[in-house]
Amino acid sequence: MKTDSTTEDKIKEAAKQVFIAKGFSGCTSREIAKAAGMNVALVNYYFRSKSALFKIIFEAAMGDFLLSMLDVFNTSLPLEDKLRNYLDREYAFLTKYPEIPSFIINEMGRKEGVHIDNTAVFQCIEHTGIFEECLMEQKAGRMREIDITSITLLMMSNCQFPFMGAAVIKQVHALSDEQYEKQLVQHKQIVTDMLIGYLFPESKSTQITQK
Amino acid sequence: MKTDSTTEDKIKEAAKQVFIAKGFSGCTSREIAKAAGMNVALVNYYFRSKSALFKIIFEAAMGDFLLSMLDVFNTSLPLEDKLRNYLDREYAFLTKYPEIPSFIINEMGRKEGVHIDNTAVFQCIEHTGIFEECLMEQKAGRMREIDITSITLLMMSNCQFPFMGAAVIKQVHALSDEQYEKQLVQHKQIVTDMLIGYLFPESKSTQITQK
DNA sequence: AGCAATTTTAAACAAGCGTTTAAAACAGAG
DNA sequence: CTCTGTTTTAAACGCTTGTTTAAAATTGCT
Repeated sequence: MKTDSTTEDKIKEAAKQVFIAKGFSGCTSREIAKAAGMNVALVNYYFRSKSALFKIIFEAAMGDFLLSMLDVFNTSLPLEDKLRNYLDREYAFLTKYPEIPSFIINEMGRKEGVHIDNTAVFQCIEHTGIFEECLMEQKAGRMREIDITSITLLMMSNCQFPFMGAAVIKQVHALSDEQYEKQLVQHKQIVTDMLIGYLFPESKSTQITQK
Repeated sequence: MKTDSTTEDKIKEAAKQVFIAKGFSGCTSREIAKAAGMNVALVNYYFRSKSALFKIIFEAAMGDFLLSMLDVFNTSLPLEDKLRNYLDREYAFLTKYPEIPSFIINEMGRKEGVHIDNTAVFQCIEHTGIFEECLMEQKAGRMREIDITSITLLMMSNCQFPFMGAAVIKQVHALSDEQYEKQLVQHKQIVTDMLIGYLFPESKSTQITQK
């Protein structure tokens, strides 16, 4: 740990850790302060309130979460390769920060949650032109003609659920943390094969994807 | 609403609604009491504490959640039909109770959550022999040879995520509640085609699944 | 009716919450 | 060192939390 970071950064780092692990209503201001090694009042000195701090942490997590997505979509690779890269990057990101999808989805789902305007964030995705690219590939007969929303659902489901539902799966199949980690590595390959095979039925590389 | 239900049942029903919508730490005892139309003390008169009540609600939700799964697996249909039935039943269940997977997964994931022993519940799944059946089909060459855990992951990911992540998807694609509901109907079909096609590559009915 | 047990309520409890206050510790400039 | 503004702290604020108490209302029984 770097100890030369500013007080403000130390609070943000502690808040990130605690908020993501426990959610907004699952933790207290004092808990965050203690994790940062300081007084409660200092947290409110730098950030006005628990809600204000949460908003900052949430938006940062959202940003991190979409970053890898964006710079894959902004490359000029063929769509099928973009999809492979996306799956690669997403699994790498989620292996590093496995709690983020749960965090985002929960806090977005809560009716009385801290309200945050995400429209700008999501417009970034649309702005990459990835959706239009799919439509073009579909019209050209190279991609299966299914709804764009369903494509998003397929991608997100098969990337994020294995991390969100880790606790359940580990219990169902009596797996240790290390075993599940290995499982995820091979599951990424399965998901890639399945999705590529389904979305690009004619693709020559459907069956022979290797690690 | 039936008004002739007992006080105990009224509390349980209110608690179910509130706990599932907001989570354990996202709501208060008084909130549950008010939802049931009564005093706080009465909640603790019937159930000893908030935690004890939560435990009951959680285990009931867990039971409901696994019920449809179990009696599909306990039929004597061919595996591929079981899988189709499972997807059908699971989407029907989740359409009715869309918040349950988030609820279960969150509360299981929280480190400091109310501790509950689920081993018995999960042994029920194993006891149906569904896993052995998969292994037999794989040995017979009728099913793709992938890990049982990955099969579970594929099924759960593609069933549960579309409901858990509804808020995110709706925002990304700017969909109304009704639009997303329709989306889910057609997504179920896509998921069925994709999973059957992937898991049973030789199946004659891969491409012609109808509603 | 009257009595005992059960059910419901209002009120209070200590503990913890988010937030604020006012004073202490610290820093840099003169 | 002194004076300034900034950073940090301890303590307190009012409020809500989960839980308990003790009295009131209700029920069932004889």
